Formats: sequence, C-alpha cells, structure tokens
Amino acid sequence: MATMLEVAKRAGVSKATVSRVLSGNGYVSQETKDRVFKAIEESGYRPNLLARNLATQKSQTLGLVVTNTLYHGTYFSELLFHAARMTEDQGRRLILADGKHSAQEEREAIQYLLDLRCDAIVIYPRFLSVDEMDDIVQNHSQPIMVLNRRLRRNSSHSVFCDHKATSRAAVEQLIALGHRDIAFITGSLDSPTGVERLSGYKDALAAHGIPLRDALIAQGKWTPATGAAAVDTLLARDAEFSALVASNDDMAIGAIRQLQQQGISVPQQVSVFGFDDIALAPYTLPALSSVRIPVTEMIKETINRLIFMLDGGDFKQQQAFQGELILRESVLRHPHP
Amino acid sequence: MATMLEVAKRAGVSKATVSRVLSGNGYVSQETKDRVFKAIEESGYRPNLLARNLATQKSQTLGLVVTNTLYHGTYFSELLFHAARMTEDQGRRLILADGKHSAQEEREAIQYLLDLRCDAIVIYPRFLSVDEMDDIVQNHSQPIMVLNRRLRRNSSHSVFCDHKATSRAAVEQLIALGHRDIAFITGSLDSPTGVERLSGYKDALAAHGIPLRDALIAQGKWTPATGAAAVDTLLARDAEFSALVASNDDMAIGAIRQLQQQGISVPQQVSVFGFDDIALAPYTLPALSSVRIPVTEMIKETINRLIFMLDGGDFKQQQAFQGELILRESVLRHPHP
DNA sequence: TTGTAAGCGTTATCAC
DNA sequence: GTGATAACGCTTACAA
Repeated sequence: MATMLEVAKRAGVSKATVSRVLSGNGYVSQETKDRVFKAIEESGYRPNLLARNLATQKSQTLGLVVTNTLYHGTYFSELLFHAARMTEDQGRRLILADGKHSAQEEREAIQYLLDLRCDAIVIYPRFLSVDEMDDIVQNHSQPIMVLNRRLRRNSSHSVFCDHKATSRAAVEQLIALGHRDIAFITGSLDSPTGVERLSGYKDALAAHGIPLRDALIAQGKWTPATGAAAVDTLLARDAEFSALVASNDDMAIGAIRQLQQQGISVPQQVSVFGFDDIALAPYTLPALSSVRIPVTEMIKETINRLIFMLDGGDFKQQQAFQGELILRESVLRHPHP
Repeated sequence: MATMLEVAKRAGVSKATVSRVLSGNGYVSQETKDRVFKAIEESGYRPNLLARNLATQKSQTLGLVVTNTLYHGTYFSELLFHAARMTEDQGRRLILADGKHSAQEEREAIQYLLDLRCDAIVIYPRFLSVDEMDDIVQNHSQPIMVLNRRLRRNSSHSVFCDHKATSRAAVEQLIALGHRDIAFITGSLDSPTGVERLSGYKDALAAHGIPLRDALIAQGKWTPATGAAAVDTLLARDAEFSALVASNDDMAIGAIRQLQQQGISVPQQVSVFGFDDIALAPYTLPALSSVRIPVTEMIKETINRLIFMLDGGDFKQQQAFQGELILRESVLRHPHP
C-alpha cells in the first residue's frame, strides 16, 4: 500500500507537509494542498491508523468488554447499539472484546483493550469482583466505566440499577393484588444480579409477614429453557402458587410456555412476572407483566461520563459527577391488552 | 506506562533481548530470561500493541461491518456471538464497525477497518451494491468475505441464502395446505432480501395458477410495528385472506398482535408465516410458523474461509473453495403445539 | 509556508 | 546468546 512518503515524493513535498494537509494543522498553501490531494488520489493512499495512533498516543477507540453469556438476546444488542452509536457520534470507534466464561478470561479481555491503548473502556462484568474492578479503575490512566456494579472506591465510575429494590417492588405489587403464594425462579446465583433479585423477593415477603417457603423457589440460569425446567420443578413439588416471578423475561417466557403446556392458563390461574432485562417488548407474551430495566439509559450515561473524562474532565475526582448513579426508574409495565 | 526500553534497562539487557523473551523467538539464557521477567513484573510493563502491530504489519484482528438496522434483535447477536467466538478461538480479536444508515457510511466503516489494517474483514452489506462489493474484494490485499449477497466476480468470497427459493417454498407449503388467498407483507424493498422474498411469493402463486392480487400485498420495513401497520392496510382494503406471509418474524409478530387485536384469531382464521431471520425460537408466538434461516452456519462458514485465507490459502483463486456457498438448508418449522 | 529530524514502542536483521 | 540499529508509517517541534 502507498505510504505517506510516496505521496510526498509524488507531490514533490515532504512527509510533514502531507501530514499537515491531512490533519489540517499548520499552514499549507493552496497550490501545494492541491498537489498533495492529487497525489493522494493518484496513489490510492490511505493513512495507516496504526502508525498514526502510535505517533499520537491515542487510538480514537472505545473498548467494551461483555461476557459471552450476555451475548444472546435483545438486552445485549440494545446495549451495543447505543454504545456503538454514541461512540461513533464522537468520532471514535467501538472495539468489542469478549469476556468469555470466567474471571480470568474477563481479565484478559480488559487487558487486551488496555494493551491496544483504547482511549476509554466500558466493562460489563460478570465474574470479576467489585474490589478487582475498583483496582482496575484506579491503576489505569485511561477512563474506565463499570456497568451494573456498584463500585465502592470509585463510585462515579459505575452505573447500575438497584435490582434488589426493583425486585422487591415487583413482588410487593403482586402482594398488593392479593397474591400470597408467590413462586420465584432465580437467575444464576453466581451473578450478583441473580442474588439481588432473589433477595428482593425475600424482603418483600418478610415485610408483609408472608412466610418464605423453599418449595416455591426454583433455580434457573437466565435462559428460556431453564425457566421452563424451573416450572417443572415447582409443579413436581405440588406446591400451589397463584403468581410466579422469574428473574428475567427470558425465563418468564420459558415458564409461561411450560405452564400452558401443563394446562395451566396464564394469567387466569397463574400471573407471571419478569424483569425486562431485554427491551423485548415486541416479543413478550400478552400474558407477561414485566419490569423495565433501563439498559438504554445505563449505557448512555456511561458513555457520556466517558466522553466527559476524555474531554479533560478530572475523572479521578469523585466530585466530577454527582457521584454514583443508581438508576431507579424501573417501572412496572402491565400486560399487553 | 513502562516501555520495553525501561524493562531492558532494569534487567540490564537490551530491548532486543526483552523482545526475544516475550516473543519466544531466538535464544535467551535462562538467567537473563528470569531477570527480564522480574523486571517486567516490577515495572508493570505491558506491551504496546499499536507498536507491535505497526512493526509486524499485522493486527491480529478481524473486522466486522454491520448496518445499524440489523443491530436490534437476536439475529444480530447470534451473528456476533459466533463471529466473536470463532475469531477469539483463533487468537484474534473482533472489531465491530457500524455501517449506519447509508451506502456512504457503509463505505466509511469498511474503509476504517481497512485503515486499521485488520487482518481480514467480514461485511454484512445493506446498501452497497454487489458490484461495489466485488470491487472492494478485488482491490484489497486482505481477505474479505461478504454475507448475504451473491458476488459475481468473487463468488467464493460470499456466503448467502437463496431467499427467493425459500420464500417460494414457504408459500407453496401454504398452497399445499389449501390456501389460495394468501396475503404478503414485504420487507424494505430497497434491500435485496426484501425484493427476493416478494419475488418468491409471486413465483409460487404463478406456478400454481393463482392470480396475483395487489390488494393482498402490503409494505413493511422489517419491524413489528410496520408488520402491524401492514395488517391494518390489508384489512382496510377488505380483501379476504386465509393466510399471511410476513417477510420476517419481527413483522409476523407485529401482524399477529394486530390481527388478534382486530378479533381475528390466529391460526384459526388466518395462518401466519414468517422467516426466522432471528433465531428467536424462544420468543415466537405459538401461532407463528417460521422458516429457519441458518445465520449460525453462515457466519461459521464465513470465518472458516477467512481463517483459511489467512493461513496462506490462495484466496484469490476462486478454486480455493468449492466456489460460492449457498445455504439452502432452511426448513419449515411448524407452529409450537 | 515548507523541510529536517526526532520521536512513538515494537520487531527483525545483522554483527559480535 | 546478546546488542546495535534499521525499519514500521506517522506526527510534531524546531529550523529555515
């Protein structure tokens, strides 16, 4: 491929001049500009971004680490969609790195983006601890934001939802509707989100004097298939329930399928509640009530903070922002008519 | 950040030696190796990939261009999931560039990946013509694969489905079931996929001597909302139909909603057919029959070809592969029981 | 307004 | 085994 040097020779100028023409920095006479552009045209020259980035010490890219397990479904695409859009509106590009299936792989993905000298990094952790995330944020000069976790030492570097409170609110809504036998399908319990939602369920029951019954809790792993399996587990236990809360919509959908399969009508005999991890309004079943989790706002706020930091905001100062941002705006949505 | 030079000084050796230790190329005594590793440890050194890539003239990355409009939904995440997974299994990373909303932006995204010196590129075009894609493939030294288009001059660089044949098959299945009044919701007609599916519908009718009625065709733009709107259009025309084919599942889902809303039961009064652009089995409505489009195989085959090319396969030779690959394996799926 | 030359942080080819 | 040193392709003072 043609290099800048070749362009320079062809135009009868030096590399520096070509660089000036391209970057718009420094004065170049119109005539030489014209000659340079002509030379670029003729040689099919394209700047080598690797070289440019190395020279300027910045890459104009934003790195995003997401775990493999999050890849499926609309939640992820929504996240990615806005991340990419906002990044590009900023004249930067998004680079995606896969956190795969373990803490170690998550670490490697982050390290890769760091090694690539991304200008900033967004992490949606799955396995790494809050402590380790805090360390990472502190030990690196580039701005880093963490999604869906509450950082302790660098709270302004995280944006998250209060899953526990939301879960509790959802269950309380069911209680208010008169339900007392409320079954619950957990998410993976090695994820904080899964634990928090379960915990919110327990809190709600406790607050209303409803005894917790283990027979009404079944484990799932976020997917529709595990939601369906959880229903089987629940039914096999012969414990009656008039409402079912699944820790995300995917499982709720699987659960509804399975209930109907077993001749139980939804929502006539059992009301089903999910958490809209998945901006999937178009696909949700008419029978499903869902809590909206604001992925969109989450990623938008994140990128905005990053942009602020990149623009020279003193992001090491916790005062840079109002502090941590907890998105509490989740609202209960009623079943589609 | 610590550089290789600092590590070298600290270990009392030259840059070259540090480089050898890191790359494993060339002989280094165990003692110096130890000293180097110690120095790396102490200084928190991390190699600068920009510099490395510049020096080696390869970036160990694979670029993917997808249009913004494809971002929503499971189809895309499925694509991305496998692309990322396979790329990383190869020890490379995936870089995503957004094709946005126009041919020009699509061009820019491709150009960016080229400028970044990605080792190989996958393009899922939306606006660019086959001719232009063919040119791009030919004019660049790095391997490029195009999804969902049939390239004329570089057929082995494309992987696609025969949407027309599939659409025709789907409609013929309805005809075989006794339907004669079959309505059709198109996709965006500025996309080849949309045109082909419509064309398959027309072919099927023609082949069975069923007259084409414009009143039974409504335009959509792939989204659930436009599918619903199309149903309104059809109903307003007062043309009766016993079956409805939507050009993708998203629209089919919107259509089903709307039909039910209007008191028309599915599939009792109207059978609905979609194309599973969207490996979304878990979400599709029980009432929907859908044609499976093998995204997964498509992207897998694509990456495999790329890997082959990168490993030195003579990819400019059309004989490198069996030639073009047309995925015909689409199967009709029956409504969920 | 333009050219020279010194980086940027690696790798790779020589010698020694 | 190891160390200079020249690339890699660009940016950016500093001169001219």
